[in-house]
Amino acid sequence: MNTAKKHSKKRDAILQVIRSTDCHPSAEWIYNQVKPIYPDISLGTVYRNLALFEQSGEVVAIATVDGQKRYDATAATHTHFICECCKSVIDVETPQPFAEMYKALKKEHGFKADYHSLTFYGKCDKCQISN
Amino acid sequence: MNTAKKHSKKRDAILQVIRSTDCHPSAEWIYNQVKPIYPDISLGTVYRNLALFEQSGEVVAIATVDGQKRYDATAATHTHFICECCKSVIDVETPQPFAEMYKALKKEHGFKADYHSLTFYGKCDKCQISN
DNA sequence: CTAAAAACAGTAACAGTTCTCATTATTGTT
DNA sequence: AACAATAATGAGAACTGTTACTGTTTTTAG
Repeated sequence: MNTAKKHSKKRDAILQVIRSTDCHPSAEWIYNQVKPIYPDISLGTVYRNLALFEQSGEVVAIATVDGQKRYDATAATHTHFICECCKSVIDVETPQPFAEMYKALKKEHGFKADYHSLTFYGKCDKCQISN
Repeated sequence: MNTAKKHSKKRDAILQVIRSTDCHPSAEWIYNQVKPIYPDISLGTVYRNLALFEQSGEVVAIATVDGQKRYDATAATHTHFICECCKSVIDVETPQPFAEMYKALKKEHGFKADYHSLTFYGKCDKCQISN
């Protein structure tokens, strides 16, 4: 009777692509990866499913680089390094006590923070050499 | 002989608007503020000067909210709270030792980070009440 | 096998931003 | 004060990432 989510091969492929890379891809990048498998896939399908994944929390939008949203399928919030030269988005570890900051935000401002995003910007190792 | 930057009243007004607010405005918001002062200003001028300010470092793009870039004229890197409900971007203080993270990025990955961005997402005090 | 509707391809529409070009404002020089 | 030279601008076209629409295909339950 009510809207039941149906299974879809293309949706699976899209999620598979996002999960099997650590490059934090854009919609277009994902589209180009799925295309060889399903040559008739539409870019709209990628966007539509990305929206669904975002809603369900399976995928999260971590940054906008050069006007393009970049996605990540990793569950835990973590830190990123964005190279302003080659535009790559790279995972990095941060052993930091953010829990205290969440408490402070609530206590001092009354803000209820659900998650956070920490991103460093600069030049990655490769771009420092080549430029 | 070479390209000398000329003075411009409208550029001044744009920077003034960004400096005199703490709402981390979008290009359109800035445009609407400058319009009463210079009714013939063009949105293109705002974008053009924002690009110049970004280059010179006088203004920094701190986030993209609902597809719109948001700007900030504050020199020092600081932390923001973005309310996902009313889309407001609010400054918050974070007494955190990020200097160590910069060192670790260089040591462990070879990344030369120039600056960082820490943003918390959630519901601000007002939106918690009204929703 | 059939029928209801979710998912889709293809494409048009949309929004934020950038680009183009003719005009205006600024600046150094007479 | 008038004069180039050229930086800055307004208006609007063009571009780009994303979303919406429509008719068709695929999935799924009975």
